[in-house]
Amino acid sequence: MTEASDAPARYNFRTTEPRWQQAWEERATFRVEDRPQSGAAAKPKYYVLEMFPYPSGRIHMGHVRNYTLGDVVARYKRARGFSVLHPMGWDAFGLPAENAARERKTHPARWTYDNIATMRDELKRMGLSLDWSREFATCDPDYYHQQQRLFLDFHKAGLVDRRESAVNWDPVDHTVLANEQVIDGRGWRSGALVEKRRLAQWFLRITRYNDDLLAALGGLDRWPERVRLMQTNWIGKSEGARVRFPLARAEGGIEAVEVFTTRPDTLFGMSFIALSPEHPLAAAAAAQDAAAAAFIAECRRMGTSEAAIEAAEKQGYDTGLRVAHPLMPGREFPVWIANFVLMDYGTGAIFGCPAHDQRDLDFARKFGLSVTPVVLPRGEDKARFAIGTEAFTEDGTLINSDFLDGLAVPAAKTSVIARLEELGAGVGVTQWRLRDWGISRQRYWGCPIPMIHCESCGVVPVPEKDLPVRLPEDVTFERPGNPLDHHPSWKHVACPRCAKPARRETDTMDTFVDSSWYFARFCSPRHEAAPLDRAAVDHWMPVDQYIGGIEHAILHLLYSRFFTRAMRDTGHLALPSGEPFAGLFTQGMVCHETYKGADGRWLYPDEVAKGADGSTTHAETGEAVTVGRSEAMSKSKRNTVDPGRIIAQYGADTARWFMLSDNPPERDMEWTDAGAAGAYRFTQRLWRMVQDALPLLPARGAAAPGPGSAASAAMRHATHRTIATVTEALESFAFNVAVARVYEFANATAEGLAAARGGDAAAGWALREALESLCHLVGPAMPHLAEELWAALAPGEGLIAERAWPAADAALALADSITIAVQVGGKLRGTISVARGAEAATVLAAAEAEPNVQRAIGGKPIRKRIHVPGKIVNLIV
RNA sequence: GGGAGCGUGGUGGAACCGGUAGACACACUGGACUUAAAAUCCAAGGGCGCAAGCCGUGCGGGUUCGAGUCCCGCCGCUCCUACCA
Repeated sequence: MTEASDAPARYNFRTTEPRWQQAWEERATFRVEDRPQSGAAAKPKYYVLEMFPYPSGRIHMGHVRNYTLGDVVARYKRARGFSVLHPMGWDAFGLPAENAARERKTHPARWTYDNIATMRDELKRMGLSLDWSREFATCDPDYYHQQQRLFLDFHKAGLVDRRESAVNWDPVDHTVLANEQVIDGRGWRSGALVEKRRLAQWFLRITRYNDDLLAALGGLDRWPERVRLMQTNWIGKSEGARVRFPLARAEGGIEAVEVFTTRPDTLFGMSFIALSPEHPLAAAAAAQDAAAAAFIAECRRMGTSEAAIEAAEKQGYDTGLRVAHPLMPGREFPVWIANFVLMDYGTGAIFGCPAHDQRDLDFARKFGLSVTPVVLPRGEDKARFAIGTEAFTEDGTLINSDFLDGLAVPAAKTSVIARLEELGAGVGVTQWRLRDWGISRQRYWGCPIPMIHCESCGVVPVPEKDLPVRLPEDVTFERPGNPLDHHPSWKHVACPRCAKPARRETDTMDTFVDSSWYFARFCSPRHEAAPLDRAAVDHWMPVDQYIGGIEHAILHLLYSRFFTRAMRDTGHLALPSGEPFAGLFTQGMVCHETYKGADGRWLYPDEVAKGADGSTTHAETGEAVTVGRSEAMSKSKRNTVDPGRIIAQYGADTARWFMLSDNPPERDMEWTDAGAAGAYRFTQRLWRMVQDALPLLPARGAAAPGPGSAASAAMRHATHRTIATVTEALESFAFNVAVARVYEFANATAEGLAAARGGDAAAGWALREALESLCHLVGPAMPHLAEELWAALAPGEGLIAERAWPAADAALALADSITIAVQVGGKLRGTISVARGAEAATVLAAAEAEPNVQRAIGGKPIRKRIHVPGKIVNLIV
């Protein structure tokens, strides 16, 4: 045992963590240049980015997890010799600031920048390897100035459109919502039922990139499969035909109905036409028919209610109108109005072929409409084939279909489209689900759209010299609606073209615009001449590793993919792939148990006391508490844990270590206080181990003493094997596995320490190598502790954050002897230890000699010997 | 309805390309140290069995010398999405 020293017996993170944070800052360790460097500074680039936070007030555990994961990647890649860009900023426009303004009478800017200051402090306490010199907020005039420039460039390139359209109007927030922001008919923020209104709106023409946005998903091999799938579905490409059915008799001036179908091959199996209740022809019919009008009114009433959609009862009304069939002269079919036909997909009308579409079949059976099979399943007899309650939707052979008879479905599609085009009755088309992106928001706290409306000149862009269009500061939030519109003077300007009085656009941009290019701006955040500095953005983009929540799988990521294409096509960057994020990782949520008091109120974890007997009670009142399942931390369920408190109690390294240790990062994790306490004990253990080892270690860089010992060989083997396995785990995002390997290594190091204490000089030498390696291996996860230990082991040798990752010696990483499992008849009967690379005969002999194996063989003859070198022996008797 | 993911000890989870299932951690238990507690250290632990052994990765089959891993058929849970023609 070493003598009791004066050194403090415990690691003090409270003084240590700020000290190293200061050291990194003073040395600008994480600073990188905008433009590529030459000479010694020229390293390969690596851009790590986590989704930037909305400055809501305080950071939460989701942020801690997100930024810990990113920081591990950033620090690891830096150690691997990359020049790492790792910036941070604020997604700072948005409605909550206006709500706060209304509730607390603070200006949105004041509220936002105060929150940013608080959250910046909290993030800095986490010890993240960020280049803070690049920080910006999207509400900075410098940023939205550049965004207005981009908008005008997009406008010039024909990527911006203003048109009247039916919009989703949120009656609570008094704003328009994108389709993506309407969830189950309700506003994504307010939860209010969304109304349809017609308004002039600004659109970004994302649909121009339909094909590329879809096709390029195939090349994103470092994206999660399910995100690509979600985007594929969202873009929603379907190929088919538009077919025109002339009405037997015009109604309200309408002479024909056009439908979109993906199954033009089944046209000969037609039974009816179904119109959306919102279809113009439905309205025309209703004008003549009170019952039709009543049916439409009923659909509209049902339409919005979620329960009705869930019930999904198919309703229809026969208008009495008839259409002719372009391919079947003389035949006529009824025109129905049906509640399940959507006006905003395809043409708002369908043709029904019940035999080969389940929904059409349900409808036909309910209303007694004809069912004619036109596709015969393979191996079926035409005479006997009939449709019961199940439609046949697969490939087969066409029947009852004139010139299509005998063809398979794909060939029939091609053939029928050709015929329709010949007759002028239809045309082959590709239909997309994706719409243009409506970005107009009737809000104050967003980027002003730099346009001016003039009575005589129409819509005029704000000239470059007048940018930025700044938000006025003197606004009030008393009235509902848009404060920019209420402002007494802001919107009144002279027309840039004719100088007559004109009116500013008072809409601001959807905040998703702000986050669609921030990652590119980070490459040259202070560039003033243009939104992006080409030399910088072409060097750093794309983002090599993007990390964030799955909740942005569609909107943010799709909009960003559109923006990089639009920026490329307007000359702002090169980016041949068009893809902003080469690698994407979506982390799971942070969960916690939920607690309910006797009165049914949710309780914070702090309010709950757990007894030694497993009982759960209220910490103050002692009343019984019901423990609910673990769910994602949320304010409403009060199952939140404040990261600030955890960091104050245990330190940032502990919080970071626990975040990584418990489960795979893509899965939801459970935050437990016991787990955090366990991580804290480990930080103390590592520190203590180094303190205990210091007096036993040879000088740094000393040559290995003479012949090794068994203990030193074991120690060195553990060191090099751990370097190899931790490296591998970090490369594959298996951070929990990396943590487990470090724990194993710590256990092995404790044995090395015991040997060194026993006077084994070789073990002492190996122990130094082990501890120095350990500093590197835990560095990405526990950067402060790593620096502290490194400074103790190698005083005056700089920062671990600036040193290269250790290399594993492959020969040492392999063990000299290996344990082989011996099975008899496939059942494990014993293990033997053999030298690595031993001859098969030697191994088999040893296996058969093992006593337990002998007993299992029981003298029976061995029929077959299976030997997998280095793994297993299986003897069949 | 459609799609994706997941089912392994008390808990979170390991397990390369089919080769010793349960690494590592948390919790619990016993012991040491202490006046005591905390901290720390040591030890044991999938289930059944005194033991040899048997059974064990949601359930049922299959392939294989050998299956958590591959194939077929079910069950359960979670998330996403939805009258998309």
